[in-house]
Amino acid sequence: MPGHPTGLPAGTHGIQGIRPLRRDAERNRQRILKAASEVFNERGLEVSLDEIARHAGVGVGTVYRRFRTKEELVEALFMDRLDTIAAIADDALNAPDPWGGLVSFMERMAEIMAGDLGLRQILMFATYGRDLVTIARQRNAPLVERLVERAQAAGQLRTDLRQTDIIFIVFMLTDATQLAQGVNPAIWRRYLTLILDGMQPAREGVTPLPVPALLPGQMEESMRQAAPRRR
Amino acid sequence: MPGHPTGLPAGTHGIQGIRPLRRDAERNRQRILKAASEVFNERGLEVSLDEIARHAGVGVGTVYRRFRTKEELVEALFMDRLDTIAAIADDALNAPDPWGGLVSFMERMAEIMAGDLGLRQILMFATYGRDLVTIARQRNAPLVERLVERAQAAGQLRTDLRQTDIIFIVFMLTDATQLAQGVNPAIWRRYLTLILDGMQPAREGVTPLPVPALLPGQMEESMRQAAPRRR
Amino acid sequence: MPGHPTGLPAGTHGIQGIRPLRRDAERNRQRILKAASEVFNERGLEVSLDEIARHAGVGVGTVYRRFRTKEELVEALFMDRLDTIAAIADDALNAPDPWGGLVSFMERMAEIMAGDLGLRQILMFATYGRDLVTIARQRNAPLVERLVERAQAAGQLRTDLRQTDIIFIVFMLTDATQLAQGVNPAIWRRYLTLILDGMQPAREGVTPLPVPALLPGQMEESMRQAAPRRR
Amino acid sequence: MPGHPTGLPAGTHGIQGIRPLRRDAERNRQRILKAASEVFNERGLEVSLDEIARHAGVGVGTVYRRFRTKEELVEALFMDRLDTIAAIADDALNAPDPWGGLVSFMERMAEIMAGDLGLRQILMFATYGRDLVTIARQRNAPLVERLVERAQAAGQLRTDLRQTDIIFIVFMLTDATQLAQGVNPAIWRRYLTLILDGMQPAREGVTPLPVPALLPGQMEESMRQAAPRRR
DNA sequence: GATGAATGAGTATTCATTCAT
DNA sequence: GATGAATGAATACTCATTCAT
Repeated sequence: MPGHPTGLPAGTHGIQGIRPLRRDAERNRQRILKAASEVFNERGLEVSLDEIARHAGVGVGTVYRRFRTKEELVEALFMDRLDTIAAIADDALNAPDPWGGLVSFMERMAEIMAGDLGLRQILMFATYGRDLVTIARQRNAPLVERLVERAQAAGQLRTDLRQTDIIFIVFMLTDATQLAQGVNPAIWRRYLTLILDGMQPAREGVTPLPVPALLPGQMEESMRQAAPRRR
Repeated sequence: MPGHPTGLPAGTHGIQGIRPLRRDAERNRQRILKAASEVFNERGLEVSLDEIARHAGVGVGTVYRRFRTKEELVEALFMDRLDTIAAIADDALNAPDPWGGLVSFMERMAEIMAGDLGLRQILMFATYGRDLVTIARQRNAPLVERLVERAQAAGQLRTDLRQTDIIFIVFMLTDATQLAQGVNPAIWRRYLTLILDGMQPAREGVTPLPVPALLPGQMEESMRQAAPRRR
Repeated sequence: MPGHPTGLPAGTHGIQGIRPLRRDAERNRQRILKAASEVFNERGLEVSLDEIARHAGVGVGTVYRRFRTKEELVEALFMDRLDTIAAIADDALNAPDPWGGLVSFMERMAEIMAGDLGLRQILMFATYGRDLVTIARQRNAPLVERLVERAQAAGQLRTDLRQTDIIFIVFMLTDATQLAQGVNPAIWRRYLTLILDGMQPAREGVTPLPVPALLPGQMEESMRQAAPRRR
Repeated sequence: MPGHPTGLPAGTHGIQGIRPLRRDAERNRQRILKAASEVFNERGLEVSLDEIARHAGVGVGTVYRRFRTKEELVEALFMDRLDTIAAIADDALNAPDPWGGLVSFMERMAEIMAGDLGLRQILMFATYGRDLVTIARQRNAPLVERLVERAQAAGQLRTDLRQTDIIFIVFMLTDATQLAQGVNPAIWRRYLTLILDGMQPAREGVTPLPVPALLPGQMEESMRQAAPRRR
């Protein structure tokens, strides 16, 4: 089934069990995920599960029946996105033009992250789901690496850029959006344009990049350090 | 008056009262600010005031005598930075080369923000100090505006960049750092390089910027919307 | 009907209804009782009914269909023991030697209580099943009374001991075990030996018992007072 | 100051800090300890701190200011008793008659434990304060050991009794009380009488004790095993 | 009848803020 | 003025019990 990388029906992969939930349970599970997504995206991961439950129109107990801890809920949400992200990378690798593929990857990534405070908090602060972010990284890093290499081989991308740079750039772009949410949610496109310009292969007058890129292993290490304690 | 851009004695501007504090009170105020700066920077704005008080070697009561709420303390800290920022902008305006001035502004801004988790939390999430960011903007916007205009007048900067873009770019750069803290704290320099490249005045093959820049007023408006509630 | 002292089919006496359950229902009832017994004995009465249900391989709903509340389940378990206890008393009464009968009653009682945390919690803390302990008393008191009188009539037991004392002594013995569980589960035998020695009929130098024994009615009254509230 | 073994003013030893509390704080500390003592004794250690706070007439926050966790509160209460217990053992060792000393130790121990459900729960279940119970044991065991040896040397106590037996016997006695609380709180005196009789040095017709006593080390080991999980 | 989903009051604990000393 | 004690609402999580499937 192209387009759904895990090949499993939604809501049944990852941490949750194997067999499908009862219809009513699945309905509530979806309501909770939807509510959590909305509330987290709008107000960040600090909102209480009581509030999420209220937003979903269920009792807290129900939330805890589906997700053993707050972390598990956050991770479930994140898993959903992971599939999307993997699909985006796949599509980009299948694009006929390497540069076009890379650009489309960055654009679509920025698009899904731009509106999503919760997702960015997970990725940047790793308050929850640290392990999952690591998994995500390991899953996607090779895909992005190939995107980069393909474009470099085609002479369309400066050779001193690395896979970790692409990730950072997407993060940077979507954080700008954070500030501009509700006024101009696509403001990141301005800066993507600037950056794409700077990503062109070396030509007259281009400054070499001053500090080395992060190695993939360093990225994980730094996440591990950065995560703040939770209550 | 070189060195003190606001023209007021330290610790007496902004929200705090008008007349100078007694000597010992002022000493405590400084100790608290120093402690708050250290602790916030390292562990973020979530740390409790009890902890800040302990770190400062005073009682919580004293903290509350100097700062009516946690928010006020956070804002006071931010005001301190504002002076620094204003000084940076002043220096940049006095640079002989307009482009050099602009670049130095961006670099020095990124430098002070890169290591400062607390400051970035204020600026990006506006959990506290929403009003102050507005004040900051109003105070610094004209300076940055002049930096931009000067560079454009000298033919050194694309004409479709605006003052708000400069601010966004600095934010973007330092958030990348967030992730890489402790591994490569100057990683932002890579991306500044790329971006500066893209900021060159229009030439063959440059893509026009796709969406309009934020107007200064829109920036304030968006902050007002974005701020999450606090406890 | 030898071996079943109440003269009723299993699982149908006491609080539960009068008519026998359907075969499968009865099977589930037994599975639940078995699971509850195991889990309570090992970990005390605090374990949740969810856990008991899981251990029994049924849903919680089924537990609640068979037992209206957690208390009722606990009580049913206790009733099961009551049959055993009644049988022990019967056997003791049929022993040829009155003293031997009494001693064997105390030993066998201590044996079944020693390993059973749940049962002791019921009897000592009466968190659950207060009424049942009353029932138990009423049922067994006359049997124990006869055991005592028989031994006293034979001149084998001091005359100032009463039926309630025998009960207390058994309780005392098995609580010592609580502490020594897993190291020396039969430690109570040491103290039973001491006590049996003191239970000999009056002879030179024996101290009279200082406070009156509890009357049977007082025992019930005191349980009623002692029981703590539950969730 | 004879009679206060630690030589520190009440409420200042152990886990709490060194310097005396402010007067109001100390007053509240005492109120909380008193309330906790009353409520725990009456209803066991399961009562919530909210309830204790209500009973003490303070907010929960105040309880948590004085005692960092529920466990710490329970332990503080227990520490108070420890002093008393040590004093009892001291007194008993100073008694002119070895047997009289031993008996008085057992009586006074039973007296303070008899009315105190909370204390017994700590000692028997070690739900909280397990480490403290170990400390208590280590502190008191040698004293009790000397009591036993003194009485045996004087030919007043059977030689197969050990220090751990004395402890067990006190526990046994006071658990009987649990059941009879409110009706006849001194019922344990009946059974102490019986047992003291059995503790006399060997004479005609005395049965040897059937299983070995616990070694001191085994007592600790078994406590460590027995402790139930807390929420 | 059986299942397990849903509920919400209850638990230990934290923290911004107020107030007595 | 400074101190730190007191407050209570809020948070993540549990569990006896009810109810839809």
